[in-house]
Amino acid sequence: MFPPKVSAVLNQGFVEDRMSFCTQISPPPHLSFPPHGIQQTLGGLNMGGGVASYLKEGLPSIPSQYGVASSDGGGLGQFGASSGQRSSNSLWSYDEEEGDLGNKISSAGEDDHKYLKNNSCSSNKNNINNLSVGAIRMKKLKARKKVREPRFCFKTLSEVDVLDDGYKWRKYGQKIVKNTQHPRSYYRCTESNCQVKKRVERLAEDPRMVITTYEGRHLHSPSRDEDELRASDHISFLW
DNA sequence: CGCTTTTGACCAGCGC
DNA sequence: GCGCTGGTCAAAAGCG
Repeated sequence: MFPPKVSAVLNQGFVEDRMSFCTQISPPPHLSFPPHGIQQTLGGLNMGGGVASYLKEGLPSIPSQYGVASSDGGGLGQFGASSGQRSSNSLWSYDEEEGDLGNKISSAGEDDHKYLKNNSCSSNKNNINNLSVGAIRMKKLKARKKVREPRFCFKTLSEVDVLDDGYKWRKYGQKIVKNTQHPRSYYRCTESNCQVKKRVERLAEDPRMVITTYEGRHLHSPSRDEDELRASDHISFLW
């Protein structure tokens, strides 16, 4: 059921003093997504330094009228594709301007990752001896910092932190973010070869609101059963 | 036993 | 150049 199809009304606006820019979505009244959510806000939410930096990158590509950028698969378009219903109302993605360069760097980073994984637990240990662990790690870190996958975030009124979007996630980190009493959690898609990540945090001004930021695109279908997905479709907030 | 979560450490980027 | 902050890693612990 997630990602939903875009059929919402977009309202550009500034929301709260810490949000430098925000694109709000008013879901159709007969639909609800996420399951526990009532309100959503799409676009770049300035949640302190982290998301703010993405905003700075993404804003130039946001059309002035709606704050929504066309995207060739980035942003929500990716999710529409993954659910078999690619939306024409793709939301803006942060990183269109990086283009090929970003992709190349990204590929390099992924190769490094595979390289590390393959060598750390296989018989192919000769190669890893050629590079020190520290050097490999440095290379990996450099790569990961340059990568800017398409991202979008939304705000949800929810009591649970992790919204069920149909994909399986593994938590790989948690961080206390400055000026917030709630930690930010980092998740990675458990599907092999899928590099999608998401961050989950609560709004400092309103702890009932959950900010979810997705990064990257799924290369697979949601892990939930098709039947279950179909069953949940009618209660989903479709995009 | 395998998978997931927790958590401290590490590093790069950024602002001053 | 230095300090701060966000993002990630990886070992240990927890859980089913």
